Parts: sequence; C-alpha cells; structure tokens
Amino acid sequence: MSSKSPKTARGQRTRNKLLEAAELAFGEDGFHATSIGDITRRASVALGTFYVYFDSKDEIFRALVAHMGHMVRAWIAERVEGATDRIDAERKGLIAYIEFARSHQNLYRIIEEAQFVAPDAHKAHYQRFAEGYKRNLGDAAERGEITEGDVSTRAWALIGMSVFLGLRFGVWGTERPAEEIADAAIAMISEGIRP
Amino acid sequence: MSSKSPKTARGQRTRNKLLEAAELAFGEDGFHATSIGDITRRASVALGTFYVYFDSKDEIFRALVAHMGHMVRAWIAERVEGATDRIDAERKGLIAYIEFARSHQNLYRIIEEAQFVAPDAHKAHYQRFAEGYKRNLGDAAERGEITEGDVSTRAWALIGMSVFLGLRFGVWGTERPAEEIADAAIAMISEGIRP
DNA sequence: CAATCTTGTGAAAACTGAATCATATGTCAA
DNA sequence: TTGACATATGATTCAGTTTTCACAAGATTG
Repeated sequence: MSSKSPKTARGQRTRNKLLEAAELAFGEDGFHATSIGDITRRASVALGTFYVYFDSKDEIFRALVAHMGHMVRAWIAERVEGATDRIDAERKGLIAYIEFARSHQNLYRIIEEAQFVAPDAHKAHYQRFAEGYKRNLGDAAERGEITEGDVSTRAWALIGMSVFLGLRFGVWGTERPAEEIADAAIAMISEGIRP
Repeated sequence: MSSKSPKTARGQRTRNKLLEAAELAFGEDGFHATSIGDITRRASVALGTFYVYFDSKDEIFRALVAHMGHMVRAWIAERVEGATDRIDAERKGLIAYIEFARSHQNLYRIIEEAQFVAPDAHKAHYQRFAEGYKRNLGDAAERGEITEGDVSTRAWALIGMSVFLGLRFGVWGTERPAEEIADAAIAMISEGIRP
C-alpha cells in the first residue's frame, strides 16, 4: 500500500516524469549523490510533488530497478527471437546485452548499484535471469543442442560473463563492435579452450 | 600527500585499528550507511582521531580497496602455485576466488561497492586483474596449452564468471563446495558446450 | 457553478553526519 | 625536569538532506 498510485492521466504523466528524471539522475550521479531536489528539478515539479507519488527515495529506486528488469528482458527476448539453436541464442543474447549496456548506460548502472541500495531487488533481478537461463540450458541439453552439465553453475557463469563484458565493452569502452566480442566469447563457451 | 602517516608505533597501531574497524563497518553496512562515528566507535577511539590519519571517509575506503586488491591477488597466487597447466591454473584460481568470497565476504563487498564509491579504484582493480589474465592466456596459447583466441574478451569473460560465481556460491549461498562449482565451470570453458 | 476530488506547491521543520579545532594527553630525548 | 613533538579528544560548526504540511490550483460531476 506504500506508493500512492495516480488516479488521473495527469497524475500518471507526472509520475512518469519523476521516474524518467530519477533514471537520469541516478544513472549520472548515483543513488546517494542524487537528492530528491535533483529529481524534482529535472522533472520540473515542486519538491513536495515527489511525495505525492513516492514514499521515499528508496521506493522510486526500487520502482526503477523493476522497470529496468522488464526493459532488459524485453530487449533481449526481442533480439534472441528466431535463433536457430541454443548456441546461436546465446550469441544473440550476448550481443543484445552488450548493446543494451551501450545504449542504456544509466539503466545498466542502476541495476548494478541496486546491489548496495536494494540488495533484495538486485538479487531478485539476477535470480529471475538465472531461472530463465537454467530452463533454457536444460531444455537445450535435452534436445541435444548442447552437452549435459550443471545448469546452475553454467547459468551464473554466463550471467557474470555477460555483465562484465557489458561493463567493459559497453560502458567503459565502445571501441569494438558487440558482435566481435560476442563471437569471441561464444567461441570459447561453445568450443572450449582446450587444444 | 593527503593521508597523514603515523610517525610512531602507537600511531601505526591506531591507524590499523581504524582500518580494521572500517573494513568491518563498510562490509556489514555499506559505505553510505557507515558513519565516521561508527568506525571510531568500533575502533574505540574518539571521532577526531579519525582525521589524524585520514582526510576523509573516501580516503579510508580507497585505502581499503587497495588493501583488498593485494589480499585477493596474494590469496589466489598462493593457491594457483604449482598448477600443471593453464586450465589447471584456471580451476585452482576459480576455487580460490570462490573461497576468498566465502571467507572474506566483507572485503568482497567492498571491492564491488567501489564501483559506485570510487569508480577509478574499482576500474583499476579489475584492469590490473585483466592484464594478468591476458598475459597468462597469451603465454599459455603460445605454449600450446590452450587454443588461440581473443585474450581480452576471454579475460573479461573469465573475470565476470569468477565474480558472479563468487557472489552466488560464495556470498549468497555456501551450500555447494567450491570445487564442485569450479569443476563445472572449468569443464564448460575447457571443453565447450557444443556436443 | 458550487461541491468535491485529485494534484501541485515550496517554505520550513526535523534531522543527519562530515569535518574542524582548541585543547589535552602521552612519549621521549636531552 | 623540561621542552618538543606526536597523538588523542569530542563538542561544535557547517552544509547539507529528507520529509511534512497548510494551502493553492486544476479537473470533474451533478
């Protein structure tokens, strides 16, 4: 019952303005360096208006994490669509992840910062990811598209790989095409590095 | 010239007490939720004493990140010693990393939180890691212990893998032995998942 | 065009915690 | 024992922050 949901279209609009402003502010300056005033200033509303829609800074941050979660999943699902097999899907998924990091650096940071601002939300985010991964890997193994193996370890390893490649080649530097990175990484995963 | 280094053994002792207290406090409550008072209370010194040795909260945090960096590298180097080849070294290194996360959860968190508190220190930490990785992978490929491939992508992928496996199976849960996780992950990396 | 509901306002209250500083205490060498 | 320097103290200052609240404005309904 915490967040007060708007009853009219105008209210909905204002709430959205606040969410968009918060996304920018948190993404650029981080959670702690961002004040409610920073958010309302960007949204061009008065300070008090914030508390019409959110109970606290924490709450808007959580709302943002959930929102980002949907975005990443939708972004990737869209781009993995039509993959010929699991390995192709992994490749397309990794390209999508790096490109998401690249084009949504703010959202990417917010998800990572959640580890310290809203640990439960962060954990839930990655656990949801891991569940999907495990199911996909298990199904693929049954269909014989990949070898059998510990799906849980594989899932978390692949997630970590994606997150760090996204950080390094999506956020810190964008000098190399996402495809190139994904091809190298997926080659390692699919063929292995043993000669 | 910023941090005031102690001139006597007593001073050195107090400085260390502060560092240890800060490690506990930051590890348990996070950077922002920890006040200087929390640190000095744990160290059993007065508030003002903090500023005898450190210029700011930021500075002690950075000192801690650097310190942790040394610890992880030493911890891993010690445990990788005597590996028969690169793949064996990767396996031993991953076990070591997960066990480090498990037995030094505070330090592990501090390094991760650095991404938002002292981004440059965080970046430097992982870049240093990546350099070592790249060199090792390159050398191993030359010796024919592993296939040729893009060392940079491989390095960052392996780092991400380690970090997330450390988080999931070292910090969030310790229900499975580190060896089991490492074996599964290294099997994937060395043999690949293509049937 | 009231009456009523929702939405918007910004000054001010209540609070937080980092950093300072004048002063006190400990240590040691001459 | 004295002087000089390093170390320790914590109340106070200072620069914010979040949150509240009494009121104003806008929208909608009968």
